[in-house]
Amino acid sequence: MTILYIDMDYFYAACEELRHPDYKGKPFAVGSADEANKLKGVIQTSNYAARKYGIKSGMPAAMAFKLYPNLIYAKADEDYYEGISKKLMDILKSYGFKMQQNSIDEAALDLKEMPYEDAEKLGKEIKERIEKELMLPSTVGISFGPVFAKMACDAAKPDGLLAVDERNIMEFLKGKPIESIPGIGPRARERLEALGIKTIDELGKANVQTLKDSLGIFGEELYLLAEGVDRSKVEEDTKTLSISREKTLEKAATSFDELKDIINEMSRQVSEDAKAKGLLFKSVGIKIRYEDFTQITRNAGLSHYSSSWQEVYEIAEKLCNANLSGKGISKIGVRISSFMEGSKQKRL
DNA sequence: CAATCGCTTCACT
DNA sequence: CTAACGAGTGAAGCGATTG
Repeated sequence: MTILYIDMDYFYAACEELRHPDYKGKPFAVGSADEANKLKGVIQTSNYAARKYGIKSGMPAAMAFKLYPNLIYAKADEDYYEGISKKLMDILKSYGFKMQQNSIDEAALDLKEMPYEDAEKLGKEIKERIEKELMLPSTVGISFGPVFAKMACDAAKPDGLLAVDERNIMEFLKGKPIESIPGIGPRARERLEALGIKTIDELGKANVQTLKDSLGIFGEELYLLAEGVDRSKVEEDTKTLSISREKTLEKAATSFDELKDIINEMSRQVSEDAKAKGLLFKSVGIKIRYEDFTQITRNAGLSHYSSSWQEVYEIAEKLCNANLSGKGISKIGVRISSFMEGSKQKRL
């Protein structure tokens, strides 16, 4: 099995550089909050000029501005990136291989038994096409499994191409920190460190049962990866499981009245997204974060599949009203799920 | 007892 | 180097419920 993994370099920031060429080369970051509240949000992506100063994804924007006060900032414009993503995916699909899109800017192609030499040639070709047609940089990883292909891709960033085959996988994994394995975030890392595991080599020497006890089935998967075994597969039709919108409020709310405009808007947005994807939903939920940062989610199933935003709004209202404790609400979210494929509808 | 539901946790960007 | 910080989106995991 030969898997080609492609991931765009600093995607959101690169998209912004397309329409703001003057940002290029200067420290620049895309964040979650709008310009006026930029210090309250987090950094979603930064360009490499900003990374030199230690500014990276997930970092609080306030920290980023401390590191580099003249940082150029823009709020994430998901619709714009989505449009570029669609063109990217069309390019990738055009080769006719089984493909799994993993995020707005990442996908894996199953090249079956293609020899690595040919895969590398194809990878270069794809990179060049993206560069030419979208004017964006990307990185390609090639390996015998999707996880290793992604890791090769990560290691080759930016603007790189790296192939790792069965013969050099152990060498490739050696000494790498555990969080370089996709799916290991702060929590899993903490748990592994509690077992004295910091690197992939150490993971490979660990006791499988201990890993299972700490991380469940994922623990076993990790052990195999550390041994150079990648059992994952490219799955073409990954279905949407939920669509949501959430927003941190300017000032905490204590009554539904203060929430109704934003819930109205989010109800329209999620049902519009569902419509665009040709999905009918059978479940509506809300998320509330109170001022003390505790968070709850509440869900209500419908008796039928729906596409109506009014229905989303009505149920969200009910769920909200049932959860107005005295505490102020600092974030509110709306979500729909339990989808069924309906008729696809285009909207203008 | 498996499928589904509701909710929380986690990993990204 | 790590932790703290703290927005938005979506999937995974898990215990409870139900047919």
